[in-house]
Amino acid sequence: MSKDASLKFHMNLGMLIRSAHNSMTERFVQNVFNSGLDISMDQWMVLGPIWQLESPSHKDLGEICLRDKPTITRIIDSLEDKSLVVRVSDQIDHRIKRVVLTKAGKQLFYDVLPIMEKTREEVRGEIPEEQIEIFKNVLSKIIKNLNS
Amino acid sequence: MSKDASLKFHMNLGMLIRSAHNSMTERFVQNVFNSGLDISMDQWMVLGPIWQLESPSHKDLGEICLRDKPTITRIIDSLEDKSLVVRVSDQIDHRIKRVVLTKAGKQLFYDVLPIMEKTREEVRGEIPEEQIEIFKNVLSKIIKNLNS
DNA sequence: ATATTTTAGTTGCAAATGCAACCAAAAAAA
DNA sequence: TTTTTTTGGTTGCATTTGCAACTAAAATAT
Repeated sequence: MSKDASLKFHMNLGMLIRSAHNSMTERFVQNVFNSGLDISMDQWMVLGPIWQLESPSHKDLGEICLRDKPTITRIIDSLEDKSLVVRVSDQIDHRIKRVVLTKAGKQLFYDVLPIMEKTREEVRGEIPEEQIEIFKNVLSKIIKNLNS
Repeated sequence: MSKDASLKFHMNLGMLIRSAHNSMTERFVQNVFNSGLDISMDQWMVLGPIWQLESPSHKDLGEICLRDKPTITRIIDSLEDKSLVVRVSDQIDHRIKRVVLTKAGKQLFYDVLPIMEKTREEVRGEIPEEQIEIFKNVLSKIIKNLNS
């Protein structure tokens, strides 16, 4: 057996993916910090969809953000602690909690948006658009491959 | 501001990357478990390079696996607990600890190899080779973009 | 109408991670 | 040669996860 034949692909892929992900969040957090704002990557990941969807349920958020229920609960907890969102029970289905941005939450969202934009540019660097497209495409396919 | 214009890319990218990574490790762990073997993704990530490099230092492993020092220390601890590797002080530079596979470690490596192979196939599915190449390429570029 | 199952969200706890402080050995400077 | 700095690795602690168990409400079955 040759010493690096089959070995390389899978190992590297996992390691590369983790490392890229880490670097991205790290950079985002740093950019946020440098702007004097205060929001974690996780919180931001949820804040966006809340803004987009107006008043999503935890479940909606979990599906969009691809995270499990406890994680969503806790992130919402932390956002609520900071008075960025409020939980509102659904009028008809009392199991469902809808999440709504407060004024401060909206403000923070608008403040962070350009930072996200900046981070996005830094992440992309010189990588051509069509490669990014393929990249995202492959990611989606991988996720699909593994959940069926 | 349109409700999904600039927003989508970055958010989704982070979420997709995390999700893909999670699915991959989950599948690997599951396949390993189904084969009656016992090794975590992290341990495997390190075991491979140890096998490849013969007797790498912690530092080597950290660089290859893109993980920090404490993490490597702990993974090696866990491998040592399972008697899969041993730490050997470098003869000349006594700061350096070299990691060497035991017989059991080698055996496990060979046992897990086909499982990794299988997982790799499942991850890739129908994705064409050249897209995978671009994918890995973009990952490397992103990491590079963010560490300079 | 009552009992059972499913769904939405929460909580608790054990394990993993990240950071900073730390130790020991080697290299560089004084 | 002695002191200072750097390097390789470890440890401790606070924070974050991931899982499984749990509660409450709605949907379904009896």
